[in-house]
Amino acid sequence: MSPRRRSPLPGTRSRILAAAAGEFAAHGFAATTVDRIARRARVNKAMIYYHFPNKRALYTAIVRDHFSPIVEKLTAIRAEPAPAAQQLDRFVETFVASIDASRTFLPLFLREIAEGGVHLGGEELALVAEVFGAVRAVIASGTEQRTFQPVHPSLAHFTLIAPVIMFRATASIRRRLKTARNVDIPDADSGTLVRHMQMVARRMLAPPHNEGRIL
Amino acid sequence: MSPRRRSPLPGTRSRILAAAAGEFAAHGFAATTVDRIARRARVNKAMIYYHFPNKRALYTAIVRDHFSPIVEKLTAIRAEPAPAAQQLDRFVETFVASIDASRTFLPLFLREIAEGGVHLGGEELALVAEVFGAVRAVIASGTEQRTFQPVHPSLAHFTLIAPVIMFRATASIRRRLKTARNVDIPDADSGTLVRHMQMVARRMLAPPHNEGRIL
DNA sequence: GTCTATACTTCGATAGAC
DNA sequence: GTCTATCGAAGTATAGAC
Repeated sequence: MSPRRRSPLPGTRSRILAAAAGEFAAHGFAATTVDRIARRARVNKAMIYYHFPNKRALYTAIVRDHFSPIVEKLTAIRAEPAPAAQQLDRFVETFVASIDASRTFLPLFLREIAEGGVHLGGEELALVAEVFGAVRAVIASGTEQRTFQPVHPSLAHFTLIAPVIMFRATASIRRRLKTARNVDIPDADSGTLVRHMQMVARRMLAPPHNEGRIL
Repeated sequence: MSPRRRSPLPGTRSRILAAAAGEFAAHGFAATTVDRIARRARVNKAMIYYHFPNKRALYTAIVRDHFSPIVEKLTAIRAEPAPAAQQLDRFVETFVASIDASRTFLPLFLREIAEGGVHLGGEELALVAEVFGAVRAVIASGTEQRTFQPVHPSLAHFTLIAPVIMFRATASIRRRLKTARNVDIPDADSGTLVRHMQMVARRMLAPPHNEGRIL
């Protein structure tokens, strides 16, 4: 059995996915063109339509690939045998690490929020919901044990994740501000960011008689 | 002097601006079409190019109109004769009120961040910088007087504003989550949101020996 | 699986009458 | 200031050879 001539190039499909993720992250769904994706992947445009039915399907495939593994890591923390406060520390740490591990996750995530999640189907929405549910459960258990004060569950959740998202998302703007207007909004490395958010979480949730003194 | 026939329709230009703001907020710069703006403003497409040189210029005009008044309100707080802690309370209150007062400001703001500020010129960048500078100064003065603990200035800043932005920006996603997946991520009214963020600010900045006990 | 060529559509922008 | 008509570029998607 001789190998077929014109055998598939190694990883054509994955090269398309990688190139498309880069383009969608950089320009958003509407402003990204299939031509640019093809050029960046060094693939013929028709190949993209061979592997994916259309631009939208390619996009949602990328969103799913980006969200699933991170949601899995995040929800797994709930099962760890640790007190609520430590689980939140781990949550913050994992969230920051996930964002910093990928150049495309955060832009895709943020754009999807800006779009009101219009490109998210039922499955993707469920992923988001899982994370919220897990964090909410951790906080609720801490509150029951009186190691946390009662807080608005949604507001507590966004207080934990939003600063990380916005801080990392504005990195390029801050850089332009520094070079173009000589305004310094200092950056922070992962460790500093994680410790800051853990401090905020601890203080936000400390019971009134013992604020910030949680372990 | 008889009035000219074919006198200008009242507020053609402002109707264009309003319609364009709605379209840009809802769809982003790239996905917004001039045809749709014209239809929404009940104006002929050519009129848009009579009043504005091109789509981009129309967009930046809207961004400036949206950002300037809010930046002004925010930076004015610094001049009020109140201790740092109260100035931050006012800052939070004003920021939430500004977001809730306009249906278009937040989407425009968030999209601009997602885009890395590519549509922002020197002037607009300077506006953003002013707000950061004002908040940073308030925090620094509180730290000098030992009513605040030392914190990373950028991280403190984003801890104050990011949760508000993300919480309000995700309202539509949360609504879809509720109806489509029956997952309840409860909303919060302005008062609750303001009080939560003021609480977070107070606790984040309280000195170690007196956490959260600041006035 | 891969490529060329192209059909079909939409969009930004302008010319020119009124 | 307002409208009709249209140009030219760019974009999604497909047909069909190999």
